[in-house]
Amino acid sequence: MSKSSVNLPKTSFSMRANLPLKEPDLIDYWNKISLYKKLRDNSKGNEKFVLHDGPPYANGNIHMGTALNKILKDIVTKFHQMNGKDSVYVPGWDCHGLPIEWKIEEQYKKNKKNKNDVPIVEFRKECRDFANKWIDVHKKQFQRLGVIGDWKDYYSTMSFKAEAQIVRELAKFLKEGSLYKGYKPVLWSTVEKTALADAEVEYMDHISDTIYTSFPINKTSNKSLEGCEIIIWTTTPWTIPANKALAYNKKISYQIIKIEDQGDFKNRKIVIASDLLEQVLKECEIKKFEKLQKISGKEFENVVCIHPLEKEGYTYDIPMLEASFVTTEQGSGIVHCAPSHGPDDFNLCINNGIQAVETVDDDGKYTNNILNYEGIHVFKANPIVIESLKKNKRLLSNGKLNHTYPHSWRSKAPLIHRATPQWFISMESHGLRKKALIAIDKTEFYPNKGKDRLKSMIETRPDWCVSRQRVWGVPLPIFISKKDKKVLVDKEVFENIAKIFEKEGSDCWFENNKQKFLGKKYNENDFYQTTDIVEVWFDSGSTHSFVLEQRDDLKWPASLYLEGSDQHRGWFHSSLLESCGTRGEAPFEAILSHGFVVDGKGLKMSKSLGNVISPEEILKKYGADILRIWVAASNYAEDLRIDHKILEQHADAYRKLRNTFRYLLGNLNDELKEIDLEKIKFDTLPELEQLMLHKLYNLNESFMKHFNSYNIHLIYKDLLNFCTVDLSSFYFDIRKDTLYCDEKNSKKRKDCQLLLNIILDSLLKWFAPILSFTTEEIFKLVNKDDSEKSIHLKKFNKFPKIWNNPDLEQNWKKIVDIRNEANSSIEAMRAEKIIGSSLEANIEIELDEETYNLGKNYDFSEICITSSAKIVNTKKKEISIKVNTVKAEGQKCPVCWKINKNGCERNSCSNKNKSV
RNA sequence: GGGCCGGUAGCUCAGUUGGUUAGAGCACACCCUUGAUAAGGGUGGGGUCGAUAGUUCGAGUCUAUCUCGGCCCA
Repeated sequence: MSKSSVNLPKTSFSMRANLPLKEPDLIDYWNKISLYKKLRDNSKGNEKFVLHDGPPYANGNIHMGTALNKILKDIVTKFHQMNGKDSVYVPGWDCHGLPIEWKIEEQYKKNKKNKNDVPIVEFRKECRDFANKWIDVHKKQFQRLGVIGDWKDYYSTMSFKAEAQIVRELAKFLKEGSLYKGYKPVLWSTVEKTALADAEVEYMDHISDTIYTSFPINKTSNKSLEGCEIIIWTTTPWTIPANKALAYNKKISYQIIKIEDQGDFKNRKIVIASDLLEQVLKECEIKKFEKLQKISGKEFENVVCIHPLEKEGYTYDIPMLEASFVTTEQGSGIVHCAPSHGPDDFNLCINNGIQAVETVDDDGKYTNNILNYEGIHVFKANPIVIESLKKNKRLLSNGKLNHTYPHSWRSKAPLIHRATPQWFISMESHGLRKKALIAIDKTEFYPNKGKDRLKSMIETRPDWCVSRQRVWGVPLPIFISKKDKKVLVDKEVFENIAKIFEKEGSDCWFENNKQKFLGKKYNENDFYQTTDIVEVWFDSGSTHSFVLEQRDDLKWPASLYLEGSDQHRGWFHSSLLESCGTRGEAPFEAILSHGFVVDGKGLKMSKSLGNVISPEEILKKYGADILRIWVAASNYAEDLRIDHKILEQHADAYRKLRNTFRYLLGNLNDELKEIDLEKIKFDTLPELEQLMLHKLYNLNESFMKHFNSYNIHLIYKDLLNFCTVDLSSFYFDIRKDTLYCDEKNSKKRKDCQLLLNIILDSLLKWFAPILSFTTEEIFKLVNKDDSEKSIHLKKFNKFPKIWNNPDLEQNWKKIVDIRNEANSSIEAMRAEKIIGSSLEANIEIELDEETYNLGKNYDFSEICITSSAKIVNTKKKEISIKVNTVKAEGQKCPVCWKINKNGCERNSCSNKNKSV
């Protein structure tokens, strides 16, 4: 029998995908037809959906985390676009900041160039070029992932427009008065007279003076603590004059003892953590003592102490504060706090309303804020402090300790934590914290847990330090009056600076031309100009102001911010604060946060573990669509695992999907028609086709439900299951007989092809946001004439309500039960080698009364793909399905391969001719 | 060290207010097919739900502790 008498599938859609080779061509195609512009033109006037891009740092190749983020953004953007919105995506980059400065400095070192010999303006230009170079690299890498966006007109935080707007934003805080000058400790070298960044610090051995000193309790509601003294231990005695508080841990238990040895402390009661008592007794050589009460750390709440140098004029209160950083690893279990000389101290104090002040100057000498010590260098102060404590009978013991200590990598000199002048945005002065918390309540979070995470951070965070003593960033537009040391707050000057930046960029701030910025109203000789730059989180926190607000194609607030969960501390956080401070509201309506990429075992990727996998590697081996499937299939609410095994699994799923498309295309001979779904004559279709329409309708319902809650992995799961369960092993398998063997233009075959057409069209659209390349490949194949089209310009189908048919589904559940029963029965015969193909079987189905009355309307030889099927009514009341299989006898029809004693109607000459 | 989040089959994921024998797809094994063919179909095996203790008539689900992992902070 010639194959030409059956209608076998025919398609030019290859089974093998060859994605790494094919995908770049599709990217060229999208560029050629200006897809992004077409999308905008096509959806003009539609409601806008704006996913505002959190700018990645323009430095280094992209990694899996960036790839995940961009693909997720692209999937979400495309969903909204196909759902009828004007879904605009403008990518952006974060450009200022320390990492780029370092890269340039590194290059200097290589070339034996000294940074200090290079004018700041020139240095900044090199930073700018460096960032630009990486923006170009990123752009290519992101596009390779299939991301559609405004790649021509992207935004960057270093554009002149951005730099000018950042100045305007800062000016709003300055005008309001919430941006104030304060002090904050940084690691400082008194030799180089400069602050050092973490990477410039070397930890080396150092011998420090150590002291145990006492702070007498002044106010307490606990009787046993009355008359006691708190003992603290420190390796920096010179910070005692700067002490403002004591820190304890409420989880630690403490012991009161009475010292009975001869000496200054005879008959005095001291408090030490129970776990450290033995060690302190030893180091302080306390031999005779009496153990008094044990108390819990909780008892220190609201306790106030006296400064050990009280008699020398240090008469202020020393409150005791609760802090989790206090441990019993060393010392006494209570830590002395000098907010100007330690980050822990600083944070604890500022959270309790104790501001740091300038205690030490650039050279390392005490300022006039430190009584009796002004002008003394801190490195020479230890013996003086120790002597003073001794004189005041507050020194329990002193000694030396060899430990690792931070040093400058250049001078190798020991560093100190020193409070330096910094600029802060107050969380309280103008109600910023309150505004931000209200804004969080009005924001939708996906997943919901992000809300509490951001909220708890805003609730507890200290004032926002926005200044940095660096050069690659937007200058703080601050002039300070030489006369009264006040900040110059003048709308005209701020706007003048912004205008100049808009024209020339902010580099000119460092050109030593104060008058240019001050204008005619002020004299440059009356002011200091700050050289601080604004920290980069303020830059990126302001993107909403120079991107969302200023572009006509966007809107404020954004519909969605979508970033990794670390951005609760980062971009979500800074954008919220910046916007609430300047506009009283969040710049976003919703926040979607995703987890981190980890390896197959759930461990983070690291070079040392050797479990790093790069996007480049995946693109080369599998292609972007496989990576996109990985994104779509993973639950981003938690960490996302990836390794080659997982990718291989998704590649398998891809092959299944590709073959589903191939079957559809083959049986439609690569023709896809535009069909008005409302006009389909539903009632005239066979029940199986009606059932498939019902399934499409319901799949769409769940698709929309999951889409509205951004549960993309559930969408993907539903789609994949539909393809494998409902199509491949059910509908496609059953309808092969009709498609291949029925007369070419028979109604039944045409009806089936109508369904295939609808299914193909629906699947292409549903999958387009995920399988952006493959769906486009198919779309181009079925739209050969129109070279200007793209699947991404399409909208999702709307399915007629009439397709929803739960009764039909109920009936078919029972039909499928019978089919499953038949399959088991056939399998038993197959195992006994009596039959092979199911077409070698004749089946007899015994059904109870009720099931029989339903089943008698169906042809089970068609549904179960057997040569014949007979159903028998057992007249039973309870549900029962039994299938008996016997080997079919007779001749195999060369057309439909069914076996029949009397020959097959499909093998008649007349029919044969019709089929051709 | 602190805060938050998580651990369900080899993998990716479901699992309602606690309620039958914990589900799906993939992978795997075996069989069939050779007209979706580097495809397709069928059948089947596989889980002490991270561990322990508790609350309860009943726990994957609630509570506590521990453990492993992730993010943030220190």
